Amino acid sequence: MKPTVHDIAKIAGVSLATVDRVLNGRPGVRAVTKGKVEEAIASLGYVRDLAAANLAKSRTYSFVFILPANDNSFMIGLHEEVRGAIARSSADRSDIRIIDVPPFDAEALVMALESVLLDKPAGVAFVALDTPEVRAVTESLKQAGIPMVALVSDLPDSARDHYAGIDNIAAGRTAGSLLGRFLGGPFARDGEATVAVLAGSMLVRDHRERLEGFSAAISEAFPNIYILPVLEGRDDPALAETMISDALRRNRDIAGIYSLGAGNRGMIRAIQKAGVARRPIVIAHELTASTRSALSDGVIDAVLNQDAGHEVRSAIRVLKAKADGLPVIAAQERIRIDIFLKDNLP
Amino acid sequence: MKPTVHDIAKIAGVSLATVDRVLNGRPGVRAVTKGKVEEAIASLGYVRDLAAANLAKSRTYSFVFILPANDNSFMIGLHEEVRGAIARSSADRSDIRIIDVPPFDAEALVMALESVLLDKPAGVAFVALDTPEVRAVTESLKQAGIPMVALVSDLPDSARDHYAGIDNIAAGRTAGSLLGRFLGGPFARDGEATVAVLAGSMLVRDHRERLEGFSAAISEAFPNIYILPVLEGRDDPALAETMISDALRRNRDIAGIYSLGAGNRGMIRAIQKAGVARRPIVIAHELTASTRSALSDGVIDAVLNQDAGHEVRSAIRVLKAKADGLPVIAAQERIRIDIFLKDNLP
DNA sequence: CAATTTTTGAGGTACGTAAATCAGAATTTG
DNA sequence: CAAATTCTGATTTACGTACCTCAAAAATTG
Repeated sequence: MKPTVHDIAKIAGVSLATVDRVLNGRPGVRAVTKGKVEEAIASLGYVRDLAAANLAKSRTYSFVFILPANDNSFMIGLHEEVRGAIARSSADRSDIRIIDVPPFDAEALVMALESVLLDKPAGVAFVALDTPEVRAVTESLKQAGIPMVALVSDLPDSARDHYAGIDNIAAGRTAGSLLGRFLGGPFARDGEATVAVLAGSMLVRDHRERLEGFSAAISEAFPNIYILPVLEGRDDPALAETMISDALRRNRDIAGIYSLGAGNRGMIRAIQKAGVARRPIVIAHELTASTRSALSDGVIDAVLNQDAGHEVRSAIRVLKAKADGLPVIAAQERIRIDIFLKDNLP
Repeated sequence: MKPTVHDIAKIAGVSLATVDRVLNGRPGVRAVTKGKVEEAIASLGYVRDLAAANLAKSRTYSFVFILPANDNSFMIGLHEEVRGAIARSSADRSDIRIIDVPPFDAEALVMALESVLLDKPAGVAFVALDTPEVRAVTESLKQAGIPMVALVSDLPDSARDHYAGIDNIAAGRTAGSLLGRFLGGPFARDGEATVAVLAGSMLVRDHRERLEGFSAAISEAFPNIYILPVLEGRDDPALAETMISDALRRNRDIAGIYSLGAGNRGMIRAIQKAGVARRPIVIAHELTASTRSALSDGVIDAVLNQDAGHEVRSAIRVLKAKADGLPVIAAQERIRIDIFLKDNLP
């Protein structure tokens, strides 16, 4: 049988109350006695039964998710996953609340985080924006002992406890590597080719990192591939369509496109309308309804994806572990870059 | 507050004992009364507090993992992951036991499953072998109400409740697609190329399915790629080395290799020793120490991987859910085909 | 050494559910 | 309608931990 507090009391030769005082860090125990109790705990290999403890405390973990009220498929999906978790939350003693903030609005994010500071939840997950003000609030939250997880977009060198999202530099590198190799075929006259990059905004960290990785991988392995100046489509399908259409018209030998943000619907339309003889190799991010069908139809060649559901569930697991002071299983919480070809669509 | 059994009793106008009888399917309740209780449960949206219930029952979930005592890196890793789960098991009220069986020995597997039938655990996970006898035992286990999860290798059309492993046909297709496109570059004179396939054994379902997917993808998209007769290396590095060496010597224009089983260490050595002018494009399975370093060194071009840790944890989650009669989150339990290039190594 | 403070023990209640007992009520049977 | 049977209620204990109170013991102080 698993040892209980009663066993500790017996072995240490003290009363249950004393064991309780030691276990829960309550005052009124001499150092000697404390030592005896701790010795007994160690010798028995006692581990507190969390379920019983939570029951006794009638504890519920209250978590807050701060999400940008963006209207692209990915963010909508992220919202849905959090709502799914909320639906399941009663089963696992958690109580999850969503705070919507305007997208790309650091001030609003800071305000949301400050409001969180007041009702002291057991943990916060938020899609980070990389500004000094946001960093500063995380410090206050850290002071208040509230575990924080950065979701989807990281905030390095801050007080956040964990990042639940993909390695965007690696994602960019992978895209570059795939594009370079895929280009080898139809376009490799003498290995030279021109590729376009469509981003949302260079102000967002994820996009910057993806571009960085992409450029690095291309220049290292495919020196003869030329990358056109980045098109910033603001994650807006209409704008993306115009920009890609223009680019394809101006530069008829574009052999590849890397779309590292949202707004892929527009890009796909532009390619379909362009009607170029040899369609470019296209690599995009996020598996949505439109990228999925474009992949099936052969308009897109590969999709790099981050699984919003995994990110949300991982964030919750990590927050819970942090709230309980337990270690996280690192391998389980690594968010992976899914690579989808039309052959392995789920 | 969450409704409790006391609330149900109050609303339904019955005693706690009756509620308990209804909730736990004990006899001695008239249909009318049962109806009243169920109505109250529905109207309150009551959900049983599993933690409290398990505490009251002082329940522990006992699970059995039946694993082949194979000595390739993947199986060793799988063992380790299960042992890791055992180390963590005290925290989550589970008690996991490993039964080792000789590899590829259906009779031994059947005997192990029969032995499991006796001590009636809360669930069983096993690496399936595809024979009628194994199928038959799963029926007995089903009869006994023991949830079963097929691990790594599936047993379709059997009584197993779940499969915790990758879609091997999709994996094969993906390998074919990648190899075809990667070949485009250096070898695409006129799109013609010869590729070799190294398998463990065509008797194993996973390997058959991978080959099937691979061949299909190649013939559909790359009709000019010729696949040499399959080499069966029995997952043995030494044998694999000889076979690949021989193949490369006999057929100097091998442009690609798909290694869909184990024994990659040998294959890698063979390629390095061959010293062909233009080294073939290589796609292998399972990220191990040797495939990882070969990927870094550029000897292998892509590795398809199944994460043993995820498979084990998923199997446990599913078994627990089945034991509790709870639904599983399908998206969470889909085991993904990881595609690693040297750019996204974890 | 007496007075004070600190430490410890003993005991209880609570969390939400399971499971048991036993008496009493309702129903069915003969 | 009495007897047998089936249902139901009331109450209790237990699971492992948290948290509370009160009294007793031990240590410290003046």
